[in-house]
Amino acid sequence: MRNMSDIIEQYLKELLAASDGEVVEIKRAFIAEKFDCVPSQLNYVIKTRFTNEHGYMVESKRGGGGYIRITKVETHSKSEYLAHLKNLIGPALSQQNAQHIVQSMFENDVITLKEGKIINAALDRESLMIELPFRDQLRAKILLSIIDVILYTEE
Amino acid sequence: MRNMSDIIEQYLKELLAASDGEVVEIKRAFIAEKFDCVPSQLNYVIKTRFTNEHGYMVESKRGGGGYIRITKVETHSKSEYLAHLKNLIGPALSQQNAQHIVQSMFENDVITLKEGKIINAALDRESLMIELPFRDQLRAKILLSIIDVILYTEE
DNA sequence: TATACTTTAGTCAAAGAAGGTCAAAAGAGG
DNA sequence: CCTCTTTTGACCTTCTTTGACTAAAGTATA
Repeated sequence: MRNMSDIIEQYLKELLAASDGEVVEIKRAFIAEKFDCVPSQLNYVIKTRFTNEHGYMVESKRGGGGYIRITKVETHSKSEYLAHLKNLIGPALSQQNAQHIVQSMFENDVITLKEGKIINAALDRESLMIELPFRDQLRAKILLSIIDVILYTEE
Repeated sequence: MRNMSDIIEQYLKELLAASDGEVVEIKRAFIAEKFDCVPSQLNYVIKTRFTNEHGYMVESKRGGGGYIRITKVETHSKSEYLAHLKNLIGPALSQQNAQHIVQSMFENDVITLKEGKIINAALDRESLMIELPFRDQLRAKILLSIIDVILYTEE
């Protein structure tokens, strides 16, 4: 294989395959040591090869006992639909349109009624007490990250 | 488990689970001895993992026969518990405290894992791209309306 | 009872231990 | 050459551990 990043990618994927639950937890410094590279190279590998879009979820903790945890998530069949919704949203989103989208997600069985209500509450102009046009931008941001969560959360 | 603080947290939670009334009373120095750490580490563990936001109450006494008593806050009824959380939130809310509250709601079966992730996404500082201190105020507002929704939504 | 001593627990800040970010330098391919 | 990807390292942020100092409560004593 050509370069260090590819080798590390391969290695991490092997670890994932070996682990039963499709989850692997590493010490950044330890892996860096093992492959004789700088620790931040791990961040590069993760950022370019283990993103949400690639079907992985990454969590980490700093400080004593810190770690990086990579989880493979099988993105369910709704992914095209949700990607489509993300496209619709763009940089700003009115409350009305937001409600339409939430309604659509509910009807398409991507969220439950309660989840829909929670999302609507988070996107309500009462909660988002800032001026237009920032409010609509903020609403878009929030809904986009919520959709990402839905995309990469197994039921 | 990774570090001393996590181990002690785990230990205390086991004690709590074992105790009938969800109350546990410890001798700080004794626990420190048991885990071979300095006594003040117990204070750190308590301050970071057994706060009100986490759903615990802590009392203590110094001097001879001193103790630290940790009580898991009784979630009498769902509505009382949620009212209690709303009290904790106040006019502004850090991301950390927000996560503690979401964690507590999950542990108290008020929300599901997915709902928790959705809420966290909505409250994340990445989504809430405005400056402090407004961001913390906004986060408080959003979580308050979400809690209201949970309060008034039948499962 | 007032005072001194002992036994606990609390506070706080410094040091230590991870991981994160970002941009410059280096390399690879077209 | 030009562009895109990879490598590197300086600097940053977060979380944990440690210990010196402080505060409070009980106990013995004048």
